[in-house]
Amino acid sequence: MKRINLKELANLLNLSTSSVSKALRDSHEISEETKKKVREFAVKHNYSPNPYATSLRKKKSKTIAVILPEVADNYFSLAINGIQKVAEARGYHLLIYLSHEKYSIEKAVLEECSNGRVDGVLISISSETTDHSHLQKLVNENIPLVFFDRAPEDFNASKVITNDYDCGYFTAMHLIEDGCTNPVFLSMSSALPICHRRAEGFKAAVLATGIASDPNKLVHYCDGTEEESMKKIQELFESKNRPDGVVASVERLAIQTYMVAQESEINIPKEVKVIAFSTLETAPILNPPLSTITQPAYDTGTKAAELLFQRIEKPLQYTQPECVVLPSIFMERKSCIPKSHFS
Amino acid sequence: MKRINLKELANLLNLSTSSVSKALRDSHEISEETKKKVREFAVKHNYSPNPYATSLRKKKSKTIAVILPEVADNYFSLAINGIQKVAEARGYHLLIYLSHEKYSIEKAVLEECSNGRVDGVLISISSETTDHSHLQKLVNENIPLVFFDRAPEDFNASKVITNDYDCGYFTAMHLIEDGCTNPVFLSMSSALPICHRRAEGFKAAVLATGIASDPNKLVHYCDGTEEESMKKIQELFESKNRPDGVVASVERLAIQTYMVAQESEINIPKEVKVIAFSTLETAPILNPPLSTITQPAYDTGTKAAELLFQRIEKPLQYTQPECVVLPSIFMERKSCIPKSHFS
DNA sequence: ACAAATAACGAAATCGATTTCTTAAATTAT
DNA sequence: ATAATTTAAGAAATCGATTTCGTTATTTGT
Repeated sequence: MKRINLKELANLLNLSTSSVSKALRDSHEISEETKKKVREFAVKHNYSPNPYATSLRKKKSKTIAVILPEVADNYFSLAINGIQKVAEARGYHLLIYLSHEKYSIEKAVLEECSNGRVDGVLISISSETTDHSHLQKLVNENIPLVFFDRAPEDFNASKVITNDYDCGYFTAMHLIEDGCTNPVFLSMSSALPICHRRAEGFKAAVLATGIASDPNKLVHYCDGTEEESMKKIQELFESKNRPDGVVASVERLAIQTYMVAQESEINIPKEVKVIAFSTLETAPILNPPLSTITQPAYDTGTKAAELLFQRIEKPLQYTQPECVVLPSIFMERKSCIPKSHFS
Repeated sequence: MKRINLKELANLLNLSTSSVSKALRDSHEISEETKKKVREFAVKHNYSPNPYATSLRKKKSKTIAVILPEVADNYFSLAINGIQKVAEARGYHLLIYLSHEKYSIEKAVLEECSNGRVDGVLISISSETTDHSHLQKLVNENIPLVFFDRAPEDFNASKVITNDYDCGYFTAMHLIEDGCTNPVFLSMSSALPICHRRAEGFKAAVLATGIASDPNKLVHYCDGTEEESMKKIQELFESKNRPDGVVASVERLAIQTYMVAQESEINIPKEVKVIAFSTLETAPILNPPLSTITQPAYDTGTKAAELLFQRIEKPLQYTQPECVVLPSIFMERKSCIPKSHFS
């Protein structure tokens, strides 16, 4: 069975391609009678227009690109769900690209996005990204671009983020109120704005309470491979002044902290209290249940997609970049209960 | 800054579009000197061909569709990673569609795939899918199709699956050896072949040992919403002959089993032992650590993608459907240790 | 009743590339 | 020195739709 195209359809109907095309798009130039005939015939022959021919002519692809650092993180899975929902409702297609946290890949992918393949781009930048020229290039070519979650600090484009600084501040305060005197923050990258903002909030809180022995040792960077990162946490836990509170800036670091604690038989929360920025579904059934700053992943996805589609479909109406801040929520669980509550 | 196209490039170079096109594709019809000039000029002006014009002409989109039931499940995230790696290496683009476990959506998406938008399709079918006409339609239109993980039983196409029956058998045997006398299997759908095969293996093992009081109560179906499913597990745990062993056929059911047990203060593994088909990263740090049948998600993704690309790029060479079975591996953890091992 | 307007359709241009078919000049062969 | 071949390039067709611009009939207006 071969697919039928417009020309063949027109021949079989003894009409011109233009008339058939117009009939299918319900043009007033075609009589109701003819339209009906054409529509029925098209359905019968299972006709559907070639999307690339249409894209070429209309200069619209009805496709957007979603560029993520990775897809294994629960946060991004949930965000994709949100994006997909909005895209599907509007009849858009989703191209997914993974940067694997590499600037070079991110750059190459963005090049691919500026040749008309997509009508817009949703992106969460890689942890390596500090230079923004590749992003600026896209903006210069007038392709709508919206950041979600991970957005550059100093780039003038729409974004949907969460209240990172405040949450960072909150986590430190909470740990300190629970009795921690030596809390640390595990960051995955000094370059990554979200980690940076969370860390800044954290530091501000610790410094405000005046309990910090060495302000330069409040934030630890676990970049590198998974193994390197595990090792770093291990060393931290074996060091002389072992922290009694840990804030994990991303899901992966929370898991690794638990793994190390389990291996080294360090009790959470008795010896170390833990709070993680994470959307882990299994947080309540971990050992012990993990306190989380839960980011609104799904809503961030839908909101970012909505911003993007506004800019794609009404570019003249929405010219100014918009920054939406969706608050994260704290879910207190046993990994950070105060000492007085131990049973 | 406007994007430049072939025609403009040709005008600026005082050449014809055909010559420029040939030059860029390194045709022998063009002199080395001209080629060099064209290439340099193209780079300088940041030229890259419009993909849809190329697709239209070449009748190749360099794009494949990946159709998944959902993306929140860790298994699918890992599979996407594998698929993406292979696709990227070959210069293919990835369109992602979610069926949300609905047959109607799956069908609509497949319609979209048969109009030339994609060169091939990778699919894991929805739990509702029993009819295969929508799949057959695609095959009839000569679009390569490869199943991964969730494949229909009786459909003649390539697929990459795992040894579900054997693993189902194994889980039952293991629970029984650990002292369970009333193990049950939680299936998410009677229609879903992977669940069915896993359940069949499970049943066969239980029946072989002759411990089953009622062979019809070995498999419980947790379809429906998350709430309904939770309720069903809850009822099961509150029932007169509460199971002392549970096999969760998918990740979600494992999480729900843990949630219910935690709420009802039922001790795992003392009162109920649990084994789950799952690729949960957090399995080792759950309370208690969860024994899993871990499917080779990433490898399934890469293998399925490779099969698909073979069929896309060498359709004459690969005509017969191929079925690849990648074994899952059992990771024993505390959720199913025998009674004698309790400390 | 005759000009103006409308209805219904077709021819041809267009989107941006690729590819086949020509053509003119340069080179080789005899 | 003339025919045959090769080289390097351009003209035009093509992919499959959409859209602009014409072109007939037919209807409406006065």
